[in-house]
Amino acid sequence: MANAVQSYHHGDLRSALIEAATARLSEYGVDSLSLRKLAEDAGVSRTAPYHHFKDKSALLSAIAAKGFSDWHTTAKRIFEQEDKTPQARFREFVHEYIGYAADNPEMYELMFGRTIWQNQAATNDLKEVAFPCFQFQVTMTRYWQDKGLLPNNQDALRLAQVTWGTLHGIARLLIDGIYADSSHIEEMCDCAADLFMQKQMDA
Amino acid sequence: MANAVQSYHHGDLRSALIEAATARLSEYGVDSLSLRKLAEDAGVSRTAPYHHFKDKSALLSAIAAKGFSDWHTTAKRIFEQEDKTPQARFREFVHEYIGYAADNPEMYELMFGRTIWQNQAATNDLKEVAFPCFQFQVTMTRYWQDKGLLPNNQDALRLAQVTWGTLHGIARLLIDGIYADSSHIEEMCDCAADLFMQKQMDA
DNA sequence: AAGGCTATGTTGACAGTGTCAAGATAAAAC
DNA sequence: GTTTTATCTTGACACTGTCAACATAGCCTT
Repeated sequence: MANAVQSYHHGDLRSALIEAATARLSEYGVDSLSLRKLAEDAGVSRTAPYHHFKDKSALLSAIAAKGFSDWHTTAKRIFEQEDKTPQARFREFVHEYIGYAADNPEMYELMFGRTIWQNQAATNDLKEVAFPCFQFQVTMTRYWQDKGLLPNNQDALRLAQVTWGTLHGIARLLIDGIYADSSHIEEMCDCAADLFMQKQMDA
Repeated sequence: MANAVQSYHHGDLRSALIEAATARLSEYGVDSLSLRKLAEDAGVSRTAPYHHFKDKSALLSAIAAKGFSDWHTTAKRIFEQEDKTPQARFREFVHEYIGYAADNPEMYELMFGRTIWQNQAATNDLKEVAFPCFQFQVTMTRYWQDKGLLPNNQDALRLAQVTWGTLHGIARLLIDGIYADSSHIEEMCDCAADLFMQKQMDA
């Protein structure tokens, strides 16, 4: 079947590579992703991918972009639940964020790892998807400040960096297995949420 | 000179390797660390390091262990300043933590990165140094809870994980250049410190 | 002091990697 | 129908970690 369809030109190698990479990513991890294996998965030669991606980093960026897009959608869905109180949504957001990271450790590692961000290696395509995702964090933070959930005496950007940093840090400690056990995820999330909202809770 | 001293047996290859690795680490980053280059730096053949380290990961673990040891010392020094208020010490700790990460990004990346922690790759030697360092974070947290600086209604371990997670997350966002600029380090630190101590400040 | 043990060093080899250069093929454009 | 262009191919290079087999030299025991 695969051979029947396959001619000299693959047809949609770009998509095939991303698909193969995503599959390999979640199963074997970002470190064991090799262009050569991916090319083999897609049934092409080792260097064929270079006609679709500048280098390995560009391919990884493309996958990460998909991840950011997906997460942005999820975040918006949680944030825009009109039927729930801001407080409930905030708490849900915290749990969902850590949950996403814990459920997709390799994807999270890729999205927020140094592999694609260091040395200004990030593609423009990636930035165009990731930055709005970051920006949304600020939007939510400002909203929660307005609703009196988060301290109002802090700059929204700064506060967003800190709250997000907290989630990011917990996620990474969990993923890397440092000093945090996955069996305590829920408790850690609640602790973090309580900490942020501490003044506002017992008014 | 180097040749004069050098005989068939190096003398202290283990130390020489760690020294060379530490130097290369801070200059070129953890990703460009290769056993072969380190061996060349030390003036021995490619496989000589294997008589002192089981594999590359073990060498990296040894370097990281030194980093943990150093940081633990610094943390204790800050924490045990009797002449300063607990609040001042807490704030100083936050700034120093982020400062250490920002000043030694590659070392921080190595110490807390997945390279040496994933797949239970961590050496026993590393664990023996790192775990007390983690544990000290809990000790400090409990102290600050007792002094009324941090919320007392939270489990000390959980709270330590969250506060440390915050510092860790901010550090990583900074190091990886994601959504945080190094010019805002001080403001972010203050924002984080304020957030943790918010209820206690305006009593 | 002689001989053997062991720690430490060596070269050779292998499988794997990303990436460039040069040539082959087919589809699209003129 | 011819030429351009996108795509795919093989060949090659430099680099990596790691294993096996062998060499050296310092230490320990007799």
